[in-house]
Amino acid sequence: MRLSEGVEWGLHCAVLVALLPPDRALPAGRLADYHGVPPAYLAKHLQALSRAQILDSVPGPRGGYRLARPATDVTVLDVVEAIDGTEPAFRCTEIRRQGPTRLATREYRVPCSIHVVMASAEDAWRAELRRTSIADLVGMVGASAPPASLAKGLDWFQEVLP
Amino acid sequence: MRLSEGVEWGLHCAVLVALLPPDRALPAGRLADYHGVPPAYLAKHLQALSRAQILDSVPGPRGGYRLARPATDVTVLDVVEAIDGTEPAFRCTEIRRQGPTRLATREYRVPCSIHVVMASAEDAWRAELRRTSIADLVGMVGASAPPASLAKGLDWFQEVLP
DNA sequence: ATATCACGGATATTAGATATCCGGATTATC
DNA sequence: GATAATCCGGATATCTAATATCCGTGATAT
Ligand code: FES
Ligand code: FES
Repeated sequence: MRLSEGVEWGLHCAVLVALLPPDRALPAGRLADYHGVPPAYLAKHLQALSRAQILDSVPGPRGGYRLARPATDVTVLDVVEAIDGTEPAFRCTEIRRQGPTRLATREYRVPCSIHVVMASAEDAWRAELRRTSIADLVGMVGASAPPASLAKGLDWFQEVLP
Repeated sequence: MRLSEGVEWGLHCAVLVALLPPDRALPAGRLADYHGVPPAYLAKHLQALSRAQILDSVPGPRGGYRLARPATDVTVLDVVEAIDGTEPAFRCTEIRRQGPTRLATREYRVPCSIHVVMASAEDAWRAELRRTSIADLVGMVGASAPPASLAKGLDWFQEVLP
């Protein structure tokens, strides 16, 4: 069971754009530079975040991406689902209805308890991801990077923002 | 993010062998018949369950698979991890160390908070799966199949057990 | 007018999941 | 002891999803 590699990228990008000066945007190319990932592929994930209304996209010079909402209103789950999708990890194929002991369809109103357990585990996973917002991540001591790196990051904004 | 299809198979097989008469075993071929899945591929998953000491394998005539431990001691998580592996779904590539603001390695003693959040969500998922045992699944009303199907299942044992 | 940027479709590449087959080892039964 | 049933693991084939790139189009600040 693996999440898309883009989830790590998307979360780090969300934290970075949350630190932007007000009303500025960061182009996809700069975000790729900053994180050392393939620009064309990162662009795809950023478009997904834009479609999910997590990021705002601004075309043209001085354009790029910025947060579409206050960082307090964007949860980690929002970002994960925007990139990885909302399909459940456990795929129930109703295997219980196969084979020699199969019954009529109406007998299967009660959901399979295996299915129920797997679904509740995924609910717990999602609940945990919903507990943390991008703002929380930015506010954490050390956040996604040591304080010294954050300082460097702010310097870097001066360099790359036209 | 998807779990192997074999997880559903493995859990249903575990429930079925938990219902076997004492000291009997069910061959892989019968388990495949019962669930309507490809025999050769199910066999692979059963071997994984055997390696994980969740099932006992008995070679020869009247052989097959049975639970290696009391059903109360086998959790859903045990089965899931035996089949799907224990690799975390979220793969942190330490992306924070890339790019223009990279610092010396010693600066990264504090773990990335994004990584921490993702890991705790997976812990919550595992904790939920650990709460339910195969015995619990068997004992649930309806279990993985309606009661009428369980009755048919017991009849079916008479047919297929030599 | 021009340069910068997002967007989405088409496409290539790679890795992993799914699936099958077979030869060798084990053991109950006759 | 011969036979048949069964598990085991390796080799291999196939299919699907993830990863990755490219390019034409449209928007917009300067
Ligand atoms: S039938 Fe799908 S999990 Fe039981
Ligand atoms: S560096 Fe991997 S999640 Fe932050």
